Amino acid sequence: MNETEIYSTEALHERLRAAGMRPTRQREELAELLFRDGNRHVTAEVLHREAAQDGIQVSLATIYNTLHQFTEAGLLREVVVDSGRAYFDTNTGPHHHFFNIESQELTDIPPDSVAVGDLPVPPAGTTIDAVDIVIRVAPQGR
Amino acid sequence: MNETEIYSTEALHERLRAAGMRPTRQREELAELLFRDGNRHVTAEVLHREAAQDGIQVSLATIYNTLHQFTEAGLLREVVVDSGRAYFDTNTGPHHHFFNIESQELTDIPPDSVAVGDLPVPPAGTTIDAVDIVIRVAPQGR
DNA sequence: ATAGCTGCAAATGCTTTGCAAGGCC
DNA sequence: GGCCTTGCAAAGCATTTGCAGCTAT
Repeated sequence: MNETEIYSTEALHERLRAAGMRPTRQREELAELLFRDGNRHVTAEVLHREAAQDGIQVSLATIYNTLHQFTEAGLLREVVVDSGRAYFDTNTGPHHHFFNIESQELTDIPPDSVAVGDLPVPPAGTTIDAVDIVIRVAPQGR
Repeated sequence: MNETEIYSTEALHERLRAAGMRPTRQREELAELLFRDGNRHVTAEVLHREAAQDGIQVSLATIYNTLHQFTEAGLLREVVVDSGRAYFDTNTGPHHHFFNIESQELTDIPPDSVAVGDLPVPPAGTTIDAVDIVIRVAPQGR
């Protein structure tokens, strides 16, 4: 299965059904927007505005519902970099992020360019669920 | 300078002044609360409730102001682990965190128990400001 | 005295929810 | 037709702000 297949309209259709979601107009149009251009990082706000520009009519409430449903379905991953705003990443594979603290822009770190050695032993009674690395960057010269 | 000195009442007094802050009753009482018991991780809510229990009268607005001012003064560090709530850490040295996704509890990872190898090259025109590692843990067996 | 703080309440920003109307199977 | 979805508006949180009154220097 290659990238194109994974994100093709039909494949998305299938993934929505598999997740028990009805392939509605809003969900399909948003999926198209999210996945057609490769890896993306969006906030609800941004996706809403972008949809509007593309002539897609969706309410902000539906954007939020959809982002969360896609996340549960494994189509998206939520990235926590800002206390106050939720970011969603179309790249669901294991990887980490750069976050530009001035432009608030989130980008992927090329896999394997950060090596985490041994992981620490988690607190008693717990197991590791995820390892998130965020490298905060700032424009040069301040 | 040892731990006790760093966090002694007098030393805090000095650090407040050095940061251009007046040593007011609220600030000194909150500093005491924050630093007397070693490393702590608090949210504004929690600190407010705790202050109330200790008979310290402070408004939530002042808690927020104080947390941010202490952060700017280098007495605290903000830790982003949750989009929706800000955590503050009294340990300002370089280290990383465990975050229990069920209890929402934040704890330090012993320094040196996570080794990050080479850091990736940041995006063009930017420099690395901070590297944050959050290991999300869950209670065993789910 | 005066510049800086504090507290309240109102405002803000992001996100969620309740519920009526509409769409998919 | 029945159940799931959507959209709107209202509600909900965490956080910030405006401003009058108080306080440290």
